[in-house]
Amino acid sequence: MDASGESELQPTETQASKRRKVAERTVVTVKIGENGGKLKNEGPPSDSWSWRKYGQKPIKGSPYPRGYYKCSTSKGCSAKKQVERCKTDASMLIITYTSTHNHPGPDLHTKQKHHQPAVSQEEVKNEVAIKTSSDEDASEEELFQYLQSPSRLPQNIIINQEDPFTWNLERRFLLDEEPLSSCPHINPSSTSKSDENDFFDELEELPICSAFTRFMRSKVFDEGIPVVPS
DNA sequence: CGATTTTGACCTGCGC
DNA sequence: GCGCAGGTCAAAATCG
Repeated sequence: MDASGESELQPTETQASKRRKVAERTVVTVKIGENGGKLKNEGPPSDSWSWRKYGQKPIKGSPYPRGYYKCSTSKGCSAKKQVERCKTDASMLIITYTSTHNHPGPDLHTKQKHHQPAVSQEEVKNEVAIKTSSDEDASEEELFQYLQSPSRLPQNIIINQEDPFTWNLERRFLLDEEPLSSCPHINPSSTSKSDENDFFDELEELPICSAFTRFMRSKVFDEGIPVVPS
């Protein structure tokens, strides 16, 4: 109840009335290595926030269900995220962040002492793609907040910002020893991967924004993310 | 005992 | 207008 106290304040937007469009969305694709099994199958790569699962639904066209999580770090936080697995790649986790946290993160600026919780070390072979989209305009500030969620940016990171007016960003951090061929969306020529991955398809066509890139880069590096050069 | 997860039902938006 | 699919809520169950 209290969790959705907003509904009382905004009767017009009760329950599922949250339009299926609009609202900023940050899509983070996480590739779990073959060790994916180590993580709970649908267990989202734990970020610094606390999430409480409030629902799960099977998705049409995908053999895997989608989990719905709300931020439990703060009671009034409306941040949500959806976790699902790529229909073509069970090892790919697609996390969609909705809304932003309206409270400081648990480890905000505090450089994480252990930038690598045991979990991260386990799933070393990760690849993350972040695609943000917002009806307004995702400023760096917003993105900064987004970054707080997928805090433990693993090895490979792909950040894309999807803008309603101009598709602009694509950012790639390939710091892992994995060959590009391991990235279906980067190298769709991997035969069967060229299925109906419209999602990945989008990623391919996204132009690169160097400014954003730099921001991200400095951000990531500054955070002390273990960017093992090799 | 409290917090979180699970699961089914309900509601809304969208396409036909 | 109807049906489908997605998203959220709430009660019960489970776990720490």
